[in-house]
Amino acid sequence: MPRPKEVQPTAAELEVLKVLWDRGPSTVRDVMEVLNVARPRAYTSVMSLLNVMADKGLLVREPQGRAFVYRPKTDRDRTLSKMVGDLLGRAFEGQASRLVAHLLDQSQPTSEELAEIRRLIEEYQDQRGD
Amino acid sequence: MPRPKEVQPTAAELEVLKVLWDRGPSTVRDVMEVLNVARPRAYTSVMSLLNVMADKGLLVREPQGRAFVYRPKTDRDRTLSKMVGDLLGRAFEGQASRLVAHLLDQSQPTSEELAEIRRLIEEYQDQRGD
DNA sequence: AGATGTCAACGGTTTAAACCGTAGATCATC
DNA sequence: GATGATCTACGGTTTAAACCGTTGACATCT
Repeated sequence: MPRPKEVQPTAAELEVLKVLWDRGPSTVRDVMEVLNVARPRAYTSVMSLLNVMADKGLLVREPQGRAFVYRPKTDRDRTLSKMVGDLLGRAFEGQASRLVAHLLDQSQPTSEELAEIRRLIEEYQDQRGD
Repeated sequence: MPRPKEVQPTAAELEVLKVLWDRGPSTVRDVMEVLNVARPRAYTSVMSLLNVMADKGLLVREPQGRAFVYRPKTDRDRTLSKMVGDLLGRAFEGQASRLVAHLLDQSQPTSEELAEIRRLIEEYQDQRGD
């Protein structure tokens, strides 16, 4: 069996998605210009990436004028949640608390971050009626 | 440029690491037997995987009797923290609270899980003198 | 000693990912 | 109508990942 198809967006794909989430529907050139701030790539490289992503169903491709515009099939929140869920399942057997333990250990959150995290948890708990 | 070397352990590699963390130093056959409960693989497939991981520095390989035993170079906690840190950086620009928001959304934790999460945060906060 | 089994070594296959160059169509402008 | 710019389409390269078969060394059992 060969290398398995990547379930989650790869690093390069995630960068593309971020651009499209931030900017809205964009052409190859639009995306290329943003990506090239971090690291230069050829126009055709970005085009290939976008087309592969469209083939996979990550993006929707539609003609506009004489170019194509690409937009994410799935919104940011849903995509990021899936990525977190994937890590949670693969590495932590679904136990959220274990993930949080490593998150605290790793990210060394500021007091403000910590307060925000606590707020989120309370919010979630309230809203759930817990 | 070709596909970049995976920084974090791949899905298959993580399964191997879990076996070794659970069982301690093991031979190819040991690992194969555990992995094959979930899904059958040939002996040589597992051997290749282990040797590639050893070449990458994920595992240490040492002779024992006439076989080799393999053990993880890095312990479970450090490895999982790095994986969380990687996702945090790649997808959330380092903001832990955003990751937590998606974790709650995705994992639908039980009351017990939630309580445990709160406990971890308090513990972290106390220990930090916050 | 001969048969059996286990293991490492080696080489090989297939597919996905990431990247790029060139050719040809199309459009605006001079 | 020629020039130049822009974009798609097509084909190709390189590397990593995941997997497997075969061979030969060596040990064990009979």
